[in-house]
Amino acid sequence: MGKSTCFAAASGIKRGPWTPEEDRKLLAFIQLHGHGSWSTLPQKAGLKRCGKSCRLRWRNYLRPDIKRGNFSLHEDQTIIQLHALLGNRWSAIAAHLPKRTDNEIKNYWNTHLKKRLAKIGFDPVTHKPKTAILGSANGDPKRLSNLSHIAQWESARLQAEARLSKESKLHKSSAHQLPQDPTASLTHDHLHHEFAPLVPQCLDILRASAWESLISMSTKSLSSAADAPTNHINGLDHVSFGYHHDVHEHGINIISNFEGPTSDHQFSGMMECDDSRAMSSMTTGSLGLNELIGQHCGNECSELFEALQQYMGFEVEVGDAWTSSEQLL
DNA sequence: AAGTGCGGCAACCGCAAAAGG
DNA sequence: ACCTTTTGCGGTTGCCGCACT
Repeated sequence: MGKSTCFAAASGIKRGPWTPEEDRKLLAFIQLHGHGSWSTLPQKAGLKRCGKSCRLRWRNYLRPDIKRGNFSLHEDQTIIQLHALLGNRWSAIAAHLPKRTDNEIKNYWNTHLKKRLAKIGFDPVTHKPKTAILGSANGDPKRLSNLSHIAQWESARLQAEARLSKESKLHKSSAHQLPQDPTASLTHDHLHHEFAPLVPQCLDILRASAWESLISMSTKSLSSAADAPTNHINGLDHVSFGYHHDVHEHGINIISNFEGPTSDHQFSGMMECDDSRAMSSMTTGSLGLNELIGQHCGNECSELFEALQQYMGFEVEVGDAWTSSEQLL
């Protein structure tokens, strides 16, 4: 467009709020003929508006598949999480919130969520705690522990970004080699691409990455505890901790394996999380994960798990030591 | 009751990328 | 390859309604 062909020039072109009559005309025309070329639509539809204005009105207001009204808690969390990952890429964020427009999300962020984050001490741009908080840690173990959680989260976020970028490149290069066989094209990736707005792929990546960091940290804690000569973790001379995660359309399955010197310390866990956020469970062989971590690592790992889960919006039902995480906001 | 300030949101603006000739 | 047109996007503006004085 370069210089605006519609807002700048044009005498006789109406601007400002749309009247119900104009809405009716635009809606009727599009329902009958589709929008076609926006630049010629106003004339055909009998509107004294520019095409750009018509397009905007349709996209942000008249489209039948638009949900209006209050944002749910889950939508709030999704926006915050995606904003941490994507920044002000409103259209990309909107792609993960069915029936919400980028404009609506942008407005909602600027008028509500940004303020809420600021209120609880987070910089809404970086999603990091305000410098005042950082500066005041001063060796306080509790605060330093919180900072460690934050750093861990940031690491997870950066990993997710890198992975997202990598996946995107792979996706582009593989798009050139799509099979010609129409049935063969119905792969998971293809579906992901084809129905992107319905499948919050980057959330999966985000979550997977966070869990990856989480598991990795707990492994380190276990190992460091095991290495410390005066602090054998309840007599464990050897521990190993492995996991496998499987990202799918509805969330992520995590299967973890912890191996101690005896079979008593073996367990496997499975966790499923979906985007309706609530479902989460873990089963173990002989020990609950929370018991295991709590028993051998102290509270620090539990805090890490809890902090991450709060941030990710998961709800946990893993026994007594962990209570259901309240939502961030 | 009138004036003022503020928040929320629809609409505008201008730039960049994509598409078309 | 280049130019023009169209579309998409994100930042910003300005109107409207509500709360407060």
